[in-house]
Amino acid sequence: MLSERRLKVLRAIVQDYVGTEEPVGSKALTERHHLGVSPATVRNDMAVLEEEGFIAQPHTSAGRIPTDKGYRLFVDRLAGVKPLSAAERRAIQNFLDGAVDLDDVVARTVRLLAQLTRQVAVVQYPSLTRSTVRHVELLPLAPARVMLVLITDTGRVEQRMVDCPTPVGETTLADLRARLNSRVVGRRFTDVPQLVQDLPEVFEQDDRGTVSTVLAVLLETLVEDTEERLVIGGTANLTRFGHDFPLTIRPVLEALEEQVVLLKLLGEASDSGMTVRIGHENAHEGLNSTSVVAVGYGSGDEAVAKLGVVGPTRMDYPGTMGAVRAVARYVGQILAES
Amino acid sequence: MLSERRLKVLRAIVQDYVGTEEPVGSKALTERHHLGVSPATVRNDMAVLEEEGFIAQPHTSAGRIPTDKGYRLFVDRLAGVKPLSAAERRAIQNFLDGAVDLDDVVARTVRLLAQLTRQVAVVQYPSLTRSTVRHVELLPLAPARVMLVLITDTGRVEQRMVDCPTPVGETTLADLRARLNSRVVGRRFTDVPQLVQDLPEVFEQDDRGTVSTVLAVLLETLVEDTEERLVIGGTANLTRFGHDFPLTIRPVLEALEEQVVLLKLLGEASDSGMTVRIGHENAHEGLNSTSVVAVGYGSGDEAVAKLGVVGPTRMDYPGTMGAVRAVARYVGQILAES
DNA sequence: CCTGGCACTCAAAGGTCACGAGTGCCAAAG
DNA sequence: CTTTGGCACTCGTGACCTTTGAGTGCCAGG
Repeated sequence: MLSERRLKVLRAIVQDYVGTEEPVGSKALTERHHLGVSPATVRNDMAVLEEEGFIAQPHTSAGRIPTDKGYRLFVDRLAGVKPLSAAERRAIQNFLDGAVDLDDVVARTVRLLAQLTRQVAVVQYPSLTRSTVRHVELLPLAPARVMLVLITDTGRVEQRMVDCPTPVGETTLADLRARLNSRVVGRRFTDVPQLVQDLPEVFEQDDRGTVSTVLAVLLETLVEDTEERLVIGGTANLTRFGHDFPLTIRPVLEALEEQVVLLKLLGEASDSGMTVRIGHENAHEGLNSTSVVAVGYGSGDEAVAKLGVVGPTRMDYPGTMGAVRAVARYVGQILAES
Repeated sequence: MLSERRLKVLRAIVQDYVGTEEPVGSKALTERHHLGVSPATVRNDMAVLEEEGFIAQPHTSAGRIPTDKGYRLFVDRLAGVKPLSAAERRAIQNFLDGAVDLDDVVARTVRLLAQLTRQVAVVQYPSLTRSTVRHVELLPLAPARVMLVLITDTGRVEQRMVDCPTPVGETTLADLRARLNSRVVGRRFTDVPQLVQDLPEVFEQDDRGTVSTVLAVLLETLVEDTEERLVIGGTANLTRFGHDFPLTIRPVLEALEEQVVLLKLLGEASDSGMTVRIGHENAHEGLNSTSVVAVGYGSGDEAVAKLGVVGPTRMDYPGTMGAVRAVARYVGQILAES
């Protein structure tokens, strides 16, 4: 167990390092933070902190920098979440209130987050799994070809082409549409399969093949579309990382382009609270020197998707966490209203 | 007018510089390209080329590098478009054939283009202005609320919420839907306004307000949606730019995030042929040290959108142009088939 | 007009050196 | 047992110098 003062020292080191981006030594520490002790004492404390793995020196006779473990402790026990200033809150509201549709909300959110945190922002589209069906539409395009349109309560629209085994009449189609909607509108995606299970039996023998096909495509759409899209922004902020560029930035850019990686990254974040993954805690190699701050957001009480930022491990955690949380809340409000 | 040999020298300089990324001198030139003259002669030619502004030296007593003007001449008169290898063609086909819908086609195209050229790829979604209406759907959501769904021949779906001035009955809506579709299906977006102009008059007095509202939203969607989305990829390739990183890469990343800038950039490209904009020819400042190779693509004979790549002015123009053209053609084919 | 020769330039690479921030350790004081 | 001042030591950083060599411009002769 670390003494009170040693924790203070660690906190001071993290804060200074985040601010200056340079290894911090014992003397500078005692000067800038009024711990009431001498540099020598701090040196002893730092030796202990290093032994425990919370800080490290880039080379002998240089200052110390926090390790991943050090940041972890800082985030868990030493730092709070910094609330935003009034001006920042207003900025968020102004920025998001102008959004006209879901795409716009997401686009604005990602820009806002990037600006606010001066880091790379990642926003996941609201997931479909937890949303409900607002309407299903069936449009005849050719005798044996139907377009299926699915509209969700989050305002998203998905369409699929269905090739039917037999030609299908307008009336049959209208009938199917009506029955389908009466059963599934307002229901959750996850409930739909059960609700439509016996639907083919209601129809004439001739049309059952078609009905089954349509249903199959619908269910497939529901499942498949859980594969969420996401939007990233603020990549230009990567240039602030450090001076040892190409090596640092490259793998990050590559990771950011692989949606799968990012989705997994966000997915790992806990559903409710804010999650901070620091350095090597990130599974993906390219992100080993970055931290990810993510949080779920949603229209109601349940989170339907995640958003967050990716930045250097040496980031302003309290500020970043504050911004991420605030943005998530506002977006949630906006989604609830629409 | 430059002599034949001087053009040869310029071409050699461009090729060498693109290959080595280092200023090229007279001696190296005579060795690697069998021009049948001595270094001294080449030096004289280079002096002339420099005077004319086609090449420059970074500092006295260094080799020459091409200027924007030099690249321009190279592209216009000295370089052809390098056709792709059979393997590359096969790769394109394999890659694009697996696409399942429009989003997927675009996503795959951008990845493909980035891989092929090892540069940043930009793909614009097929524009709606030139496409035709496949279907218009009207869905009652609440007594005075209708959802309008527009489906285009490119497979794109747009939806809008319509708040009607008065409650609207199912039958009226069905009637409107039928009349609307019979008039506009298969027609071009640009023709739609005329075609529906007199539609309100067909309806009862009570419903005219609603009909007008719906039509207004429809027309708005048609116009507004000319504001095309675009997708970019391969930003990690920016790290290959040079060693003087942050300065070069930052403004480019910023420019890439501003969709407006990019749209204008692509928009400037001529409609039919391939366009190459070199360095300062690009209006946007951040792109002053990059070149943009863009070309229109489309399902039929008409181009419906553009795609291209952004890379350093020092790029392999023939290869890049070949790749861009080939990809555009294949994408066009795919769109035509679906 | 082409060529070989020659003196000149200048960025890049390597080497040396002094500086100083920062450390670890120790012995004495609290 | 903790804190403190003192002190020798380490080592990266930056300033300054020299060397090297690719590349140039110019000129006189073919």
